[in-house]
Amino acid sequence: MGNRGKKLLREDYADPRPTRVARYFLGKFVCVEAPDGYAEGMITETEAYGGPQDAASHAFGNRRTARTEIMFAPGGVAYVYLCYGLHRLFNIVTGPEDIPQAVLVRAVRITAGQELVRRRRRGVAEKDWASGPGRVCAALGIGMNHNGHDLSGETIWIEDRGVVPPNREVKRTPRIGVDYAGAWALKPWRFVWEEE
DNA sequence: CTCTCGATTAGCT
DNA sequence: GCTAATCGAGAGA
Repeated sequence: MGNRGKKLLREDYADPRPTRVARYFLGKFVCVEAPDGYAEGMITETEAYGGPQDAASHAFGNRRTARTEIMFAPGGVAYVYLCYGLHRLFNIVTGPEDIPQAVLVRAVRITAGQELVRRRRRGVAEKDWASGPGRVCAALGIGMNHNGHDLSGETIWIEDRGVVPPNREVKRTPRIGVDYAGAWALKPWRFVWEEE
């Protein structure tokens, strides 16, 4: 399944500018081969988290702990963590080694594996299947087992199929749920593709 | 060890 | 609009 486009490789994750990569991932496809089947979705919303100065980032001030360590890896691996004790959130680690940087995938549109996702998201309207960072993981079957996983492997990967959202359809807003970050919470580091 | 709180969601008022 | 759910990371003693 999948592989209908170009699988992103290490160099595609290397951009050291957080907002540039966050914008870049809009229109890319997250593909997941899970024990219960294959599903994929096109990314429609992202947030940038980057650099030791970013007070909203888990790695603020170069804080290296068991959880944040993966953010210091070279771009191209998954950072998955448990939020509010309930929800898993999927990030794409980006940039060079030792500079903690990641892009949070906040929403995708399911483009394959609809029957599987319908089962995983039983009772949920299709438009809400993956509209939110916790929902993305629920729909695509992303779990803590994917944390630290190489994104150019055969389990979870990202494809470029030539979809590039036009600038006029991409909105920038402050990031969600980071009020604790003071002035950094105001930076327009969230990217939303609103297709017309 | 204890305590606090979170890059959210679903369900209810 | 409000809030319970649910638990581990991180900080401090």
